[in-house]
Amino acid sequence: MVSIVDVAKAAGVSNKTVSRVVNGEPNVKPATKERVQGVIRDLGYVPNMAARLVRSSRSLTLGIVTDFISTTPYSGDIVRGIQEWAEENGRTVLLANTNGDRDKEREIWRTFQSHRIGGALYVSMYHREISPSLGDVATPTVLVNCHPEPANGYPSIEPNDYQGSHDLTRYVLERGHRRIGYIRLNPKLLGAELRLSAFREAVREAGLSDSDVDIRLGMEGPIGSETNRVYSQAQDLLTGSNPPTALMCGNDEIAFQAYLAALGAGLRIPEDISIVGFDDFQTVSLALKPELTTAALPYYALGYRGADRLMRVIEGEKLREDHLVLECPVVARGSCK
Amino acid sequence: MVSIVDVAKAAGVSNKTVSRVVNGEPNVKPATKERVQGVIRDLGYVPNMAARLVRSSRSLTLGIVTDFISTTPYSGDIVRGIQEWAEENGRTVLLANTNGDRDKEREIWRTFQSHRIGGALYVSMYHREISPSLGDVATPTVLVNCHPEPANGYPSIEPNDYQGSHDLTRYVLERGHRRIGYIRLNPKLLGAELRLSAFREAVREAGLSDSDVDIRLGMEGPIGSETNRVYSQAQDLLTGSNPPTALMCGNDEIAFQAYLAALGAGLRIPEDISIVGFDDFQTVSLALKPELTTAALPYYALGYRGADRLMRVIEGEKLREDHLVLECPVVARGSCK
DNA sequence: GGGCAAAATGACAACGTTGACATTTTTGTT
DNA sequence: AACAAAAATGTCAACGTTGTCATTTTGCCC
Repeated sequence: MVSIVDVAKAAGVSNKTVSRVVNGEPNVKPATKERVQGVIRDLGYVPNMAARLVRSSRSLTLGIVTDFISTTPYSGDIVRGIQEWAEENGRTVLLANTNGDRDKEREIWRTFQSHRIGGALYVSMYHREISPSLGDVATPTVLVNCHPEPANGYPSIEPNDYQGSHDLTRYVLERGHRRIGYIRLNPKLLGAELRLSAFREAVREAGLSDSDVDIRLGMEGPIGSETNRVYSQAQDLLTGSNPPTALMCGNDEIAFQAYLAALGAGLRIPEDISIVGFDDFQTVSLALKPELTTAALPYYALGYRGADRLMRVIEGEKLREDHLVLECPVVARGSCK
Repeated sequence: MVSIVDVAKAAGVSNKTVSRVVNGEPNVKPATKERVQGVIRDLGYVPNMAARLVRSSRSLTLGIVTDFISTTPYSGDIVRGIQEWAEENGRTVLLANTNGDRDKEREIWRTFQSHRIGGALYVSMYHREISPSLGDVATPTVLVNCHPEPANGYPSIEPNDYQGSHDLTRYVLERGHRRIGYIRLNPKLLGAELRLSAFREAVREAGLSDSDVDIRLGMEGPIGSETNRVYSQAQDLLTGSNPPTALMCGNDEIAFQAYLAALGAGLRIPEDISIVGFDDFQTVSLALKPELTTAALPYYALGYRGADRLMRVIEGEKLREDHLVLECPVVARGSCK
């Protein structure tokens, strides 16, 4: 492969002069610069990032550690946000997946360390509190879609599930609904609990009594292999003697099954029953007819801004706040009357 | 950071001896080996892959180029297959996304070249014929979920849409259906055309006449911003004077909307109408009630076996065949009577 | 005990860059 | 024309590994 030495010889200058041209350093005579650039083009020289790293210890590579990809494959959006930031900022991305395995994770951190990456984003596929297994690896790290256990000081960026659910509940209440069903996500999910808490708080603030709300558990068991009772709970809710006029779902996939239950029971959405979701998983929310009213998890922004935060950490900047929380805006579509 | 020189000094041996221990080379006295390993542990030494690459020109890094992630985010599964192979084979993965932009793609290949990666997988998010923009980059490359234009000699691995659709159609026919609707994917998709061709061939083989099949166009326009007519076409098909008894859909997302149309029309699945999809996008196929009968695209296997093929190409092995095609098995669930 | 071969270990330079500093050339001012 | 400063370019060693070959040590056989 063509090296800087080859270019220097062909251009009649020193290696250092070629390096200056490649790196855009100042004080290179324009004629020399053009001659060197011509040779680079002719010989097809591409700098060796490994050699550069060995000499300067400056890495332009970031690592992404993902835990596992759940059945709602949002990792695409978080990872895409990171990638787009990386591309805009001249960074390359190493990707590794732990599949939730601690030993694998430790191995991944070691591999990243052996690549001397500049920093890493630890991306959780669902909102939770974690403790990454960096061991004594000192890679600058930002947690995405999760936050650290109290003993750990990693900066993080996560969604505001509580605010989103609270706003969405108020949206439903403001439309006049007074009998509301709620099908909850697996309680093991932090986001699930936040969303439910916000729902409870909002209906309490609106003066609804316990008999006005009907909360059902839709998913339970170990994450990744949950028991799904959504469909049957939705059927039960909708065909009761005093059914709700609005059904709030822990996420869009739950809403999806609620739709099937409603339609199967001959109900019209939103005439007979309003249904709302959470997360704005567009594969579902836009495919449903009518389109789903929901609160949007800012996945892309979590990735993009998480990467930006990592850059600041790598550069030694003191972050204004360690834990950033991004809002989940209500997206009003046709499913809520 | 701790280097091999530090370890050598602390262990009282030469750099080369430490290198022998780290790399598991033979002819190292057991006592020496243990002493060196102890020092490595104590000092927390992690080899520098960059230095290793500079000296030996042997890379353990693979690149993944993805074009863009469509609204059915299967990239997770293809990429996961690649990642799992990489992890099992001690490889690290660089990931870059072109978003379908030729200039971005050229830049990605250059970046990969600057990292001196061993090889790359070019992953298309939908089945198609392509010509990657490697320029004169000579990186060993395998195409995944696509095949090369005739002028290009890249090995590839892709799904057998025709076989899957043919088998699925026969499955439907074998269940006695004789009036069959078909809602097709965007004709711009190679997979869409293959699936439709197979459907036509299978119904012709079964002796059905043109009046027995009703083919509708569900999606059209530029990929990524298609016009979606699935729901209305499904409604039209299902509420006609002589509706089909089975509805075949170009993919699972089309099946999803077909379900909504059927349920909205008061039809029971599969009693009143059988519905089948294609690709086994489990976010949809398992969430539908009853669960969807479909043909499964082998995304994970495309990734995993694509990576394995790349390894053989990198190692200079002559592949038995340049273009591998993986079957799409029928997955019989409850939606087809 | 000596000699020879195998095992174990070390020396050295090389890979491709770049930081630090030196040297040469050019330009401007007196 | 001379001198000083700025611009341009070059020299050299260093980063952290490993391939190649040399040297030393050990073990076995006669």
